[in-house]
Amino acid sequence: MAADKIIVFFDLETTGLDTAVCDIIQLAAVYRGRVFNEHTLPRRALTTSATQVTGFRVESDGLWCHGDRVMTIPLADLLTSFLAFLRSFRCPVVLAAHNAKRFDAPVLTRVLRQYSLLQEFQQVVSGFLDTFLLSKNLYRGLPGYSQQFLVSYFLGRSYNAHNAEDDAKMLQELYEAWTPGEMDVLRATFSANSLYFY
DNA sequence: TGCCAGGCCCTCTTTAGGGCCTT
Repeated sequence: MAADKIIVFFDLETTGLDTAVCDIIQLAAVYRGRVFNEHTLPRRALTTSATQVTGFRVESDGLWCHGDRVMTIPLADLLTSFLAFLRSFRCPVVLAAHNAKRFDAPVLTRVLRQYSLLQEFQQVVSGFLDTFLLSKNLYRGLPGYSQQFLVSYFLGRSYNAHNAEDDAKMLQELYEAWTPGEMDVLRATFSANSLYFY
């Protein structure tokens, strides 16, 4: 990966942990001061644990989060808007997320494929960077590698975890604090073309 | 009733199993 590669940090909030079937509720991405943040109404019910963790709830009149009404857009519009956001950079970019390999990347690419947008996505995204793998490679022997723990450990801060925008912003701050070498980043990066599809 | 995610990583391993990370 070139040292000047643009790394866009992103996060998903979904209806559950099963990457084969869960629906996206929120997609947020940040690059320096630029922010993408959209919500969509899921078709699938949230699992009990997802409701507890994220605070999202679907009612007859729409999406709510911790008692606040949340504006939503159709999933197709969310995806095309996200592609337009990515296209606004010097493409292709790298998309970074915590546990991207096992969660965010499989979910995102599955949904993009369902909307026949995967090929377009692969034109603007060269690969995924998994900051969970990166942190384990960089710092052996830590008592944990969850994003909340890492933020507390390296930045000395607590934050609003499970809000995708806050998670993406915190991940960017973590990465900037780590200043990993090019080889470290390469070891934790995988191609957008190498993902398994459902 | 019984099911309930799944794959990488580590080690008390390899003829295996449990912890971790994401929602």
